[in-house]
Amino acid sequence: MLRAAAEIASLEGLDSVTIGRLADRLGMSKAGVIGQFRSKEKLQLETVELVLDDFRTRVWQPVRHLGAGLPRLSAVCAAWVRYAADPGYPGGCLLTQVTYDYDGRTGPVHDRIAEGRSRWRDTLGHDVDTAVAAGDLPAGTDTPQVVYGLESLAAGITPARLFHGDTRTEEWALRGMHAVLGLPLTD
Amino acid sequence: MLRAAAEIASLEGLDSVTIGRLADRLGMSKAGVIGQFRSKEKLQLETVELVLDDFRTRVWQPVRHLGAGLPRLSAVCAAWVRYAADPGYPGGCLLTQVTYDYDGRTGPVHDRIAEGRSRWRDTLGHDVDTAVAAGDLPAGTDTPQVVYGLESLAAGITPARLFHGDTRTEEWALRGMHAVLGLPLTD
DNA sequence: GATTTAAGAAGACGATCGTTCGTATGTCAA
DNA sequence: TTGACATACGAACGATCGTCTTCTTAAATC
Repeated sequence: MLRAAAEIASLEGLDSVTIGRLADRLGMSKAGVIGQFRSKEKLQLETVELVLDDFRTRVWQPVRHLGAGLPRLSAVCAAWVRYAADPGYPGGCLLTQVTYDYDGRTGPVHDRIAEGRSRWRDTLGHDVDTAVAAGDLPAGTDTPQVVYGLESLAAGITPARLFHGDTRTEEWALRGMHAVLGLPLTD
Repeated sequence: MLRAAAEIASLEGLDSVTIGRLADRLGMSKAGVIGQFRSKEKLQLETVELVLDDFRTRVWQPVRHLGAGLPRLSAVCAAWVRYAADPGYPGGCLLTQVTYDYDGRTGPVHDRIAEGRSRWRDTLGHDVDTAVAAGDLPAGTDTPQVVYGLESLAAGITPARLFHGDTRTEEWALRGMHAVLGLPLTD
């Protein structure tokens, strides 16, 4: 059910996830749909929750066991761009979608996305700091700037793929991330 | 009139630019609004046209007289991030907004944005190639990858500012661009 | 087996959507 | 002065929006 909502949202935005459309798609009545969520806003919030869980499962979970610092940071970046390039939603990465869709709005959906982003920034920043302390990243590294670079380069994948059919976005994003991190291009 | 449409769109997305809301905001009737555009899709297309013009005027126009290559490219990046950080719309850069809003859709609006993006990519790529030929950028520079990096780092400004209140986004984006270009951090 | 509980269907509500019609008010050209 | 033309109005249309109430049905609990 939330899966269907996420598919519609990835293609046309979270606003287009309508009670009626969702009911039609699932062969249910509108009352049956809204009965599960109580309101459209709750449906939107649960959809955001789904995609945040999905992101954690596919990007963070596989690498969290690695040691903090550059090893885990590199693995995170690889998993991240792979996820963004093949998110499992028909309309591209839904997390990117809702991020840019709700950045200018107010309300619970905006706030939930902001919170998820902040936590992700902290996670990344922690590994950056650890890598700097370990000498794996340059001493003068500006952590917020690097984190900004990583998230921007990951978010660029979806429009590049959908507007221009780019197939090398994973490589482009990853090389950009290496540059932003101040790492030599070893590969 | 289109200005009002752009303001609503920057805050809540191009879909939320409703004939009725636009009419209310302008103190007009719905028929008066739609009479100028014939359909909502034309209204959306003209809004996209407005923001593309705006982008050209504020980002490209001031630097186009400069010599091709790195000098102009650097100036473009500076104007670009300044525009993204202060676009003149209440809900952040409208070009970024519609880009991520319509990347997963089909239809004339999607196609118009894709065309605008492609032309901008060509413009950037041309200056990158010229800079490489002049020896101002590394010989092995991968032009599409660099262009991808520039556009991603520019697009990251809006969510960073609106979600987290970041005030150093211009600096972050610009430094990231330098890194992606393979330039030393001279400033 | 009787009773409670939850899920979903059916239908209606007021609101708003995009669009079309007919009409009134201009503004220019002939 | 008259006609053509554009602009914007009020009103209405069918459709869809989110939400609510009522009813049926099935599962779970005692």
